[in-house]
Amino acid sequence: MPKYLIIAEKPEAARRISEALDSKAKPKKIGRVVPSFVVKNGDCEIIVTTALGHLYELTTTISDRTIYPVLDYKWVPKHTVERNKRLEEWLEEMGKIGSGVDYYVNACDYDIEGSLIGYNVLRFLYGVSDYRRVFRMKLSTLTNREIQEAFKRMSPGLDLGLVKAGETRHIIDFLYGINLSRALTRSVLRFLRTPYVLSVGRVQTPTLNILVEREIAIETFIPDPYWVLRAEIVINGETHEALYEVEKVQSLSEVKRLVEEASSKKAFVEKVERRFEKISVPEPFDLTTLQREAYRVFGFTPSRTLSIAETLYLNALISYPRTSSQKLPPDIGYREILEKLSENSSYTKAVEKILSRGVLNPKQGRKDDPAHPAIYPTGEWKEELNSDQLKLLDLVTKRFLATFEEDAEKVICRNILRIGNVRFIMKGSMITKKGWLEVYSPYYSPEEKTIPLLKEGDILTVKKIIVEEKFTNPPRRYNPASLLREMEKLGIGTKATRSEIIETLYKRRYIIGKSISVTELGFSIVSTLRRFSPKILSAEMTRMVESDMEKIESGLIEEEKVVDAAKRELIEILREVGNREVDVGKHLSNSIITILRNRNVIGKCPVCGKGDLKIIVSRKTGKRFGICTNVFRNRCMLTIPLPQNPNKVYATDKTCSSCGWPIVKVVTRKRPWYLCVNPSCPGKTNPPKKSA
DNA sequence: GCAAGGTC
Repeated sequence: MPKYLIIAEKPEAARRISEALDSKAKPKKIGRVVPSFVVKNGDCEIIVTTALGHLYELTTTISDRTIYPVLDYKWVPKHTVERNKRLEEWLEEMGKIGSGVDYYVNACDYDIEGSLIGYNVLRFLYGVSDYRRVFRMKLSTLTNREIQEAFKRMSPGLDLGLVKAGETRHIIDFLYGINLSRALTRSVLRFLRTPYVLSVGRVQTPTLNILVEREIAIETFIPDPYWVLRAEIVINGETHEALYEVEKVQSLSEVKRLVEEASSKKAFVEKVERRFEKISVPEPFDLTTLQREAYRVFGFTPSRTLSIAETLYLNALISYPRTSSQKLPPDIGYREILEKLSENSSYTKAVEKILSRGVLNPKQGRKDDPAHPAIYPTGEWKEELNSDQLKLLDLVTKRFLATFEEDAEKVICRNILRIGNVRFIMKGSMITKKGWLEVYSPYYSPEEKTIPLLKEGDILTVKKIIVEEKFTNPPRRYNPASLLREMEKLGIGTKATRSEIIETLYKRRYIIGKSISVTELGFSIVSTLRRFSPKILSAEMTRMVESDMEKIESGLIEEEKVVDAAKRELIEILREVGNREVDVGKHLSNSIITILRNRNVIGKCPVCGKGDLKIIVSRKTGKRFGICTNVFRNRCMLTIPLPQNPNKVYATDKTCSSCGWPIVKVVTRKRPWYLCVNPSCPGKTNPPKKSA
């Protein structure tokens, strides 16, 4: 009886695979830390075990983080790098579970990383060198039927092309990231009392550069004036507005001419137009779309959305969230999910309506993912969900229901008026068919505007013509959600890592604020790299790595060649930076000193308006309080009490909605809360308790 | 206390 070991990428996959392959759908669970299963399937015995994402990672023997170049690297168990007891036990038990089998099956996600995760387990944990004992199973939706088919049709050997491509990607990112980070970090050492960690990477640095370019576009923006013309029209005793047919008038002389030509007191209704427009059913959620929508609807940051979605997934309430697919294949079992959802009274009516139409044909989006379908609810329900989880689950559920619905429709009405020689337009719109908007409520409701019903040939009274001067606006700053979208557009980062990378930029203090601004340090990092390694600033590096990976995958170029070329280039860059170390260090450390100085600034002083309100700790008493920097110059008097240790107080970019004073974040042993620093704030319904 | 990529 041949014995197989199937290796999944994650516990959920191992569970699904073992249930699908067991003839009685009751696999026997083994393993204390690693969810693993013994499966009976015909005349073979199968053990299903699982990795936990990457179990191995690259490291270097040069552990001092101020020494470079680092050109040596090797794969080591992940737990040896970050001292993770759980991963250590995981690897140990996984090794035992897989000993003594005849065949190994890599059933990790069918993509580059999945191929590499399985490969590393095979070579490092099980010491497999004979690829005749190895198979690759190709899975995407993890439904019973698909898993059974994939097991029958698994291919012999491994997808070594994908593996090598993946390994090269890891090496290139590692070498560039570690070396450039160390070079910059080292340069500032001699100028600072305590070390400050700087980082550079193939994804984070181009992302920072996007923000710098936007910042420059905003700073150099010159507003242009333009004029808007409106006519106030009296209809049945009520005043209504019509806009000049050209939205923006570019010159003042043109405005004067128009006003003269429109000097008549009568408006003729020249035409009444009615046009119907479809509002299409939205695509199913992939992770990025979900993150964007949750930001729009709830104000959740992308990383918060991912972490909530993760919890929902681990509670089996939604499908796998780290997907870039917008497709809902029939395999997931539409009807069963819908029927389960209908048990929840909030969705009963919507489901009944969908089922009553007979055919279940959800909208499919454009984007795809080799390893997962779009995000959908499983139909399960749990009592103990917090409000964030409830919100996100409701959003995912309603989006899923919406994809089975019909397009909505609106009518756009335009009353075209002529005043003298000039045409003005009164525009309104109304939803005429709710379609999917009904189940997706309250998450999307297009604006509606009613206008009076007129007939062609009607004559109306003009009350007056209003001219308003306006100015063009600079480009908007990015927020975490729009930045995420831009990264996706440029193809940098992956669905699972983009939000983390944005967090890294905040953590390093390269950027600040919800409406993102680049700090002086962020600018300095970019200008330094522009001098020494412009390639890492652009998305071009990602494209090059990708094209090299494709060549490696199809055997057009060898892994070693790509790595050697990268090393040579890197050595050159590092030599240049090394030669200019003092120069570079001075530039960067100046920005760091500014950041450290501003770190305790909680906002502008609300009393004198000139100084900064700062958190300081008294040398004498050890007490924490807030003080305006102008107090030291005898130009202000403001000092304010703040919570004391063991609580911590951090600056935020928020201000109080009732008094406009700065708001600080207070981190207690229990949970963080936000405090307006104004001791006599009128909005304070619950004054904070005095801490001991 | 360094990257980006998996996953809890």
